[in-house]
Amino acid sequence: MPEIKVVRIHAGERQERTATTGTKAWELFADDPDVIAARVGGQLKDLSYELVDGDEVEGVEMSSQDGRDILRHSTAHVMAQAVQQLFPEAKLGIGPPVENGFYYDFDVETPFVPEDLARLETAMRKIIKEGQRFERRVTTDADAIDELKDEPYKLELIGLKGSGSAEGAAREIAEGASVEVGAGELTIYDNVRRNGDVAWSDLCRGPHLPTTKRIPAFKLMRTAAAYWRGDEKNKQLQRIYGTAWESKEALEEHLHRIEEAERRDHRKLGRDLDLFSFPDEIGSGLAVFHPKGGVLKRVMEDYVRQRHIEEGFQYVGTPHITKEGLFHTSGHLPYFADTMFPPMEMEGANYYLKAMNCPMHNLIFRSRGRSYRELPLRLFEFGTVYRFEKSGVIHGLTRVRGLTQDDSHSYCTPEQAPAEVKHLLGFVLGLLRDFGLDDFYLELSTRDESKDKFMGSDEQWEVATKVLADAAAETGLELVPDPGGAAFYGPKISVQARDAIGRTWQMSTIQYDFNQPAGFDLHYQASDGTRQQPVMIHSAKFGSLERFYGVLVEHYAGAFPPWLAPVQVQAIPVAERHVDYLYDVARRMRALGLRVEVDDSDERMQKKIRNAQLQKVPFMMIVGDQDMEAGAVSFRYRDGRQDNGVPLDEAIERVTSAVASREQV
RNA sequence: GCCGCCUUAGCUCAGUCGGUAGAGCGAAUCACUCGUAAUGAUUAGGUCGUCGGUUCGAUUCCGACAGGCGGCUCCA
Repeated sequence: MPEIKVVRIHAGERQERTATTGTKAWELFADDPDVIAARVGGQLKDLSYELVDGDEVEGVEMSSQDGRDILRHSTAHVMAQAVQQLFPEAKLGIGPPVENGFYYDFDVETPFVPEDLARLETAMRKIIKEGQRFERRVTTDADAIDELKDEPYKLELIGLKGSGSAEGAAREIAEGASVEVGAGELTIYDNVRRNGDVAWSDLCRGPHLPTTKRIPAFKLMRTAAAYWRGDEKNKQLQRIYGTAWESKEALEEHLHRIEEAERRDHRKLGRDLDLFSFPDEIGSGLAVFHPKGGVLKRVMEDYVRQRHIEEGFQYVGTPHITKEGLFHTSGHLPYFADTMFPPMEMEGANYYLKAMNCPMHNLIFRSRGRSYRELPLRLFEFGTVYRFEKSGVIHGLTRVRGLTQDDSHSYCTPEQAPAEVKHLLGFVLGLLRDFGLDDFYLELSTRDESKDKFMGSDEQWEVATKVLADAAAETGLELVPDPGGAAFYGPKISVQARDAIGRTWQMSTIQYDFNQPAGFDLHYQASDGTRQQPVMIHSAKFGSLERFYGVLVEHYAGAFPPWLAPVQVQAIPVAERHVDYLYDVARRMRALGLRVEVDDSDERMQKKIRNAQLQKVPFMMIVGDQDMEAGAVSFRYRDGRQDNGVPLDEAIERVTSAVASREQV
C-alpha cells in the first residue's frame, strides 16, 4: 500500500507521521474527542478529509473560535432541517455563524412566532439524537441547479458565484453568504442517518461537525426579519437566531452574560435611578434629563469643557436652526437631506434644524480675517443637533433624534494637521480614560470606489488618509480598516471603547476635512503675505453626550464612581435623634461641593440602607449614638463593606479625596 | 422606513372566553424611633396608548395611528 508523509500539529506540537493513502484527518486526532475539524494548509476541512502527501494538519478544537463557528454553522443546518420538517414550504436563505451564535433565513408565508421556537428546538433535539453524519459531496453548477430547483435563493447564490470571482460574489451577496458558496468547487452537505437515508441536504462549503450528535448545547434565541442579501429593496426573509456552545456550562455562561447585559441596560437603569425619560408627548428619540440624571450630565459637561479649555480650545455657541443656504454651502444638504428634519418656511426662507455644527463654526472662523499666527484655531461647543433617524433605529440614549455633540473644529495649515490630529487623539483617549474607559481600538474610515458619495480629489483623500493613519499608528492601538465608512468630506478615525463587560461602543471621531474650507472659502494670511486655505479637523470626544451617558450607565451598571454619582453621600440616621447631627455634617460636606442627602423619613434604618443600596449611592453615612458620642460617622459601601466610627474630619477628607481623584469606591 | 411582538395605576405585572378592573412595590397620612438590604395600618391613584369600526354593550374582537421591544436597513 502506498505511503504518504503528513505533519500532525496539535496542542502546539508538530509530529511527522507516515500514513497509508486514504487516511482520513480524524485518524490523526482519534485520541482527542474535542477535535471536530482540521486545518490543512490554512484551510478548514472536515475530519473526513482524505490526507495527501505533504499535508500539514492541525486539529481544530470545538472550543476554539473556528471550532465554535463550525459547531454553530452545523447547528444552523440542524435548525434548517427542523424548519423544513415542520414548515415544508419554507425556502432556504443563508445560515452562517455569527458572533456568539448563528442564524438561518427562511422564506415562509407566515412569520415564525415565539411558540415555534420551542417546537423547533424539540425537532432539533431529535435530529441531534439521530446522530446524522454531515457528508460532503462535490457537485457541478449544472447538477446543483437541478437538485436545488425548489430553492430559489440557493439558485441565486449559485448564479452569482458563476458571475465573477467567487469571493467577490460572496461579498456581494451578503455578509455570511460565503459559507454557502466560496472559492473553488461547489459542494453540498448531506445529512445522512445511520441507516444511510439522506435526511436533508444543503448547498454549503463547510466544514461541519462529523455528526449532529456532536452538538453539546444550543438554544434558539429569537426570530426577526432580515432583507435578502441585506438590501432593503429585496424581500424580507424570516430569520431565526440561535446559539450553540461546546458545553452546557459554556451555554449557561453565555445566557448569564446576556442577563448581565440586560441588568445594565441604561434604559432600565435610567428609570430605576430616576435619571432620564423619553416622554411620548415630546416625541420619539428625544430625552429629558431628570434632576438626578442632570447631575451626571452637568458633571460630564463641566469636566469636558474644562479639559477643552486646558487643551487650547475656545468655547463658542451657535443656534439650533439655520437657513438652508448654509447647508448647501457646507455640502451637507445633497448628502443628508433625508436624515434632517424637514425645513420650516418663515418669511420666504427655509429654515432647517441644525444637524451638524461645523458650518456654523466655519462662519465664526470667517467672521474676520485670520492670521497664520492664530492657527491652529480651535473652536469648541456643546452643539445640540437634530437628526431624523428612522423610527426603527431609535434606541435609548445611544440612538436618538436630538443629541449634543462635544464638537470641536481645529483650523490649521496643512503642515500643522499631523500634529493636530495627534494632539486630538491623545486628548480624547485621555478624556475617555478619565471617565473610566481604558480599553480601546481605532477604526480608520476611508473612501471606497463609490466615489459619488465622496467629495474631493484622489490626491486630497490620499494625503488626508495618510495623516490620520500615521497618527493612529503612533498610538500603538489596534487599527481596523473601514473602507467606505468615511464622511463625504473626508476620512475619519473613530475610537471604539470596550466597556466593563467587553462590549464595544463607537465614541470619539476625528475627521480630516479639506472640502468645507473650500466650500466656505476660508482663508488665513500666511507669513509670506499670501492668502492660504486652512484644513479643518472635526472632532467629537464623547461623540454624542447622550450616547456617552448611556455607555457610562451601562459600563458602571449605574454604580458610578463618586465624582459622577448623582448623590455621593446618603446620610442615614439610626434614630430620629441623630438627624440634626447628620444635617450638620451634611452642611459641612455641601460647603465643600459634595452632593449629600439626609434621609429623614419615617422609615426604619434598615429600609433606608436598602433604598440607598438600590440607588447605588457610593457612600452611606450612618450615625447612631456611638458615632455621635465619638464625633464620628460610620460608612457603608455598595459592596456591603463597613467602616464604623470614622472621625468626622477624616470622613469628610475620605469623600472629598475620592471625588477629586475620580476613583471608584 | 421594513418584519414580528407588545401597550392595563408612577414602576413590575395579574385579569376580563365581550357586561367599564386587581396585586406587589412606589406615593400620601397615622402609629412605631429602631445599629447595617423591606415595621404595621389606612387612604389616594386607572376613559385598560389614541382614534374609528363591529355589537344592545368593547379594556377584551377588527382596522388605522402613536409609542415601546427584538431584528433588518441606516448611522454625518
